[in-house]
Amino acid sequence: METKLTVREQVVDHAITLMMLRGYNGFSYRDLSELVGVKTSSIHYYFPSKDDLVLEAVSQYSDEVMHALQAVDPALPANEKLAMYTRLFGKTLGDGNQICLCGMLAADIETLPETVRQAVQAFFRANESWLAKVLEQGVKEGTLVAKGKPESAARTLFAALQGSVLASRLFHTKARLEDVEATWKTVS
Amino acid sequence: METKLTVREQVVDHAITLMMLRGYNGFSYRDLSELVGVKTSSIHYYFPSKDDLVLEAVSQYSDEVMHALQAVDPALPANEKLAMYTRLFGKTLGDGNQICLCGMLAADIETLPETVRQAVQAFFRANESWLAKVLEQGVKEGTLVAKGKPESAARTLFAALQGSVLASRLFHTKARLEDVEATWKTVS
DNA sequence: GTCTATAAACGGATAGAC
DNA sequence: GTCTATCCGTTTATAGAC
Repeated sequence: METKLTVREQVVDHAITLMMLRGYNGFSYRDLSELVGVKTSSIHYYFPSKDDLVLEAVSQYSDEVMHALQAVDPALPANEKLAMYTRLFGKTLGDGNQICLCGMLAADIETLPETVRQAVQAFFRANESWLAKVLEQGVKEGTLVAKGKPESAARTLFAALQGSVLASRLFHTKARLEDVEATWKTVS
Repeated sequence: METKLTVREQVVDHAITLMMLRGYNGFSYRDLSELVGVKTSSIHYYFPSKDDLVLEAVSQYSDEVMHALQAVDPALPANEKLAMYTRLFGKTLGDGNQICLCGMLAADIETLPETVRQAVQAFFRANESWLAKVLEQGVKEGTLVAKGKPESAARTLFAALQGSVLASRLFHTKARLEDVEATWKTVS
């Protein structure tokens, strides 16, 4: 049942993983050219400018993450939802030292066009909103702790997760991600 | 009493601010050349390779931050120490949309030599250690809340601050940094 | 759609004169 | 120390043949 990927799809996939590793200014059309096996001019056929490519990459990455979040069973207790989310966040670390694409692009944001900023902002808001609901549920259940408004706590939690993948990769350990998860769980 | 900066000092200063804005792969010797007013070959005289320059930049930046932390009055209550630390973290945001140099380099780490990784790790550890002591003091005083071991909580707090400056710059607001501070304070 | 060829600017880096 | 001059690979991007 495996479908052959088009050149266009391969380009976007590799662009995503390269950016998650080295950032926007750390990869080139030549890198993609070698990975996909076509000339750089062929990539320009699909994505005239690098900005076009990055925008498509963010769009596809966001869709993938949103789909994964929708697939989480709503009936689960909130602490288990958070555990799944944390695992999702850390999965790409083990795959190849990659961090969240939108966390990376947030670091590169001052070298990117406004359109990308808005796309990355949308990703942040969607994740924070999902986390806010989980926190709200967790407080009611007594499985999670969250001070103040759920939205505010969710922004802090999301920031902590983004910062933790950065540190986890820096130190070659996933322990820092687990520290974050433990901070929001009721049992110590 | 103002001292004239040497070319070498100007180079390092501008390298720091440029990297805090655009990252390691987002600035060039040419940028520095135009800012300082000397040719790129003159910069190579002081720093033969870009790696040499970034290493010196991290070293100087770390010294500055460590000095600022040592200047914090030990007699202050822990929540006020945290407030000062958060302000320090956010100061460069207002100055010119800059984030912590070592947070930025953590994002770029896969494109940098091992020496830089170790320097950035040292910066992380020093800050986390300082925050751990503040949290420990805060818990004793009742001014801060921290679950589990202070070291573990400090890592989460530091990650949350790093993630928050990223988000604050992305959204052009400092509110997200304040969310973090509020999460660790006892009063809601 | 993919290729060859090429443009034009940029990248880090070095040699040698002053 | 700083400059001019230069090297040489890289990068984004386009024109035009197939």
